[in-house]
Amino acid sequence: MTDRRQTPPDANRRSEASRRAILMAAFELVGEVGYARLSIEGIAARAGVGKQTIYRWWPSKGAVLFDAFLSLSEGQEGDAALPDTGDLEADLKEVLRATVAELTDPRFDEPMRALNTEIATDPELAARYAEQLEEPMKELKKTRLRKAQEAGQLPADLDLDVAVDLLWGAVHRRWLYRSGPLTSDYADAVVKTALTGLYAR
Amino acid sequence: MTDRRQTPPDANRRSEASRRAILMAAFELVGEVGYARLSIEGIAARAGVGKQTIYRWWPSKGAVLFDAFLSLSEGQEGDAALPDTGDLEADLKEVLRATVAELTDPRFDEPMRALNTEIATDPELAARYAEQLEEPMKELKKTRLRKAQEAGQLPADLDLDVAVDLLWGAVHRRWLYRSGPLTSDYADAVVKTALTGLYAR
Amino acid sequence: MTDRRQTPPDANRRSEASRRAILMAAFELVGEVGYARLSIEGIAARAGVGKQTIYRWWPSKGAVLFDAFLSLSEGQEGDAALPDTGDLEADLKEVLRATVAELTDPRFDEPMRALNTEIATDPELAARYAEQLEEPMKELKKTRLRKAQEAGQLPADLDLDVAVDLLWGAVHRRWLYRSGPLTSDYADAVVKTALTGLYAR
Amino acid sequence: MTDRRQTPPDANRRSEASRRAILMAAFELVGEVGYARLSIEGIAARAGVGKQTIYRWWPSKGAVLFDAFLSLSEGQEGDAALPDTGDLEADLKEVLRATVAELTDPRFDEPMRALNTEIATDPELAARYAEQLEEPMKELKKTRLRKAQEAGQLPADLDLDVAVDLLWGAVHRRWLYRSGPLTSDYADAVVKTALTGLYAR
DNA sequence: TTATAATCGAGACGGTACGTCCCGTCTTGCG
DNA sequence: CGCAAGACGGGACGTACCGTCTCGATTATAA
Repeated sequence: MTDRRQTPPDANRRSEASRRAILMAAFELVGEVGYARLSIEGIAARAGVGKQTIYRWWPSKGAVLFDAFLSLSEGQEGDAALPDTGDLEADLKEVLRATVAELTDPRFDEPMRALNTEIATDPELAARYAEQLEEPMKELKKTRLRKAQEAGQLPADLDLDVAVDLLWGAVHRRWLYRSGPLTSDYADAVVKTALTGLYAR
Repeated sequence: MTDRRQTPPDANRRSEASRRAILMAAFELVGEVGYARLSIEGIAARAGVGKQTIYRWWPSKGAVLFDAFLSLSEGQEGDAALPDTGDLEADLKEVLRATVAELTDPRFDEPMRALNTEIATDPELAARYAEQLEEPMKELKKTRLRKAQEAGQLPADLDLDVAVDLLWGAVHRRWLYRSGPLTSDYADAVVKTALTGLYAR
Repeated sequence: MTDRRQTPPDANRRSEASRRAILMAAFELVGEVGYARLSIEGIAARAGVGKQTIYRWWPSKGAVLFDAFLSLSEGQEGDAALPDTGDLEADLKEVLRATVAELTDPRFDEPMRALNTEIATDPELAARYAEQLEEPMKELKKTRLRKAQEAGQLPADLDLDVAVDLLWGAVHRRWLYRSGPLTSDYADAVVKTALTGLYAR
Repeated sequence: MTDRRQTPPDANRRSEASRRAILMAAFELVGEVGYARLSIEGIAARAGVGKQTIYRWWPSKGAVLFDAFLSLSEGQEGDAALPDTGDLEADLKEVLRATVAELTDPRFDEPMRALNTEIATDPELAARYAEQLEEPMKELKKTRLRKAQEAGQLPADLDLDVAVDLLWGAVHRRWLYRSGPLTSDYADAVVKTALTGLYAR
């Protein structure tokens, strides 16, 4: 049941050293010259690798960059969970502040934008992204919210996907379009407003 | 207002026919081949125009595409305002449904994604985008919310920017990352959840 | 006879089946795609053989092709001799006509051209060619001429190398450069003219 | 009646400087690294030219090399004629010695072999070669022989093409296959033998 | 009869060059 | 002077092969 297309490369013979050199080179370069100027040619040269070795294992420079991100987030997840002190608002503020900090980190800003660009464009890559990075994270978020639901802090019929979109969508939008200052205060305001709602009471 | 570098092109002599042909060609092509494969060379050929005529008036293919969008939304704004029936929830739902409809329209999806990724990458273009398209739209949204504030439906100290981010951020995120079905129902859920807040009451 | 570099391949263990498959594949391919597009990679694939098996036993694709030719002409020589009816002119015409026929045969034309250009370029190969194919043939030709010398038909001080060059050089040149029709009549004319000389008498 | 294929390059706009730089680079490089290692890439780099500029005007590296040869022999022909002192044998010896000298000149040997290789392989190039270089030369040779015919030195029914093949074919063959020393003496022997014929008299 | 060492197929690897596309600049000739 | 046309030097694309280098899996001596 191992349906492979055409003559598949033999993954057993794959050079782990080359793989790592390529991912590292890709990540470095995208930070240095930006995604638009990132080239397979450049990655290969920096990694000390033949171009064919990249083309053999990745379908596009976006896919390389994606794996570079994946390999960064590898190992550090495991049994990770969002903080749960019982105080939902405080916990969410902490998490969103962390998100803001990451998006603001100059070391990650450029590559992350590049990855976002690629994902917005390439549905196949988007699917991999969703499955391997986004969904696990989202599950953590929903788990925390579900706890709050069980504690009666959130209504039982709340659509958790909508809730997550509300919270992270706002932050992400401000980051991506630079439509305003992206600060801890902003994160706090988003959490507070989302929790209590726009309506006056 | 005269700080132009070198000898500026004389806008009076500019060929309106060429300008329009270029913008149309750009918009069509981005829909056909995607932003990545869109080229100045291709636009010039399709528009029956010399490459120099494009380089004379636009700094990048992103800028051309941007103007193509601008020229689409031209004339149709004017005194536009968001609906105001007094029922804030109903009005917001109508507007967000319209947003969803536009983002879902296959004729606009590809070009819009292209524009978005370009804006995420190019800060200068992002500034023009903010000024010429985003801000006017945002002002309309805030105006409607301010009306509700004055009517006492929303608290006086509500940060309207956060409110807008909450509502449109969620929708935009779902569109850009295809992270779930983008439907009228979703728009409704976003509006309702944002207005009443996540908290159980 | 032991000056081989490194650990010499053990010819006893050599796979005769692979050797033959390689030579056959090389000969076929050069006829199909021409010498310029002939590749070791292609020969290996056609022969169902690893590339290393070729590199182990041959130094270049020219050498492979050369051996392919050698293996063709094997066995058919032995005690061969040129015809000797006593009539020098008739005998030479017969031989040159045969040469013309061979050069004209479409099955041999492409490969033969390939071999010739390779020999013109690679002196080492040229030496092997001279020794293993050209010299034996030339010796047969000179033997026939020497008989004629002994019979008094040719002057004793005639340089037989020059004579052979005159006769076969003309034919070969017309073939290689396609500088005119290569026919039996041409062969006859060459023989007759060379024998009697250009001078009117 | 100017049937051109597809969109022909506009020869009026062609850069003469680039053309010359390319031909010079090609000629130099073929002498330095040999034809096999000659590359379009290398020619472009040496000439300080984009690869496309070569591909725009020439179909193959062989064609470039060919034009490089053409441009060498340009201007120097004009009203050229072979020497005619009345002494056919002396005149032919002089000409064949010159041929030998040229073929022996190390500055020309490699490039000339390369050109020969290419011509033997590519019929289209061979046609151009025949028309632009070989035929004019051959015509000069035949003209000289025709003079001798008119003077009664050569029989009226002598096939001049065969005569030329006999003389130059022998020399050319010895050069191309390095089948023996290529000297003035050899040239003399060829002329003498061809004129008087092999037959003893 | 077994180890043991070389050959074999396969194909990944670091490279070079291919021929193509497009970049952004420059030049030419028309209106 | 703007324009269409398009040649130019250059950079990168994705592909084809180069010659070298492991991998097991056969073989065919030599212990």
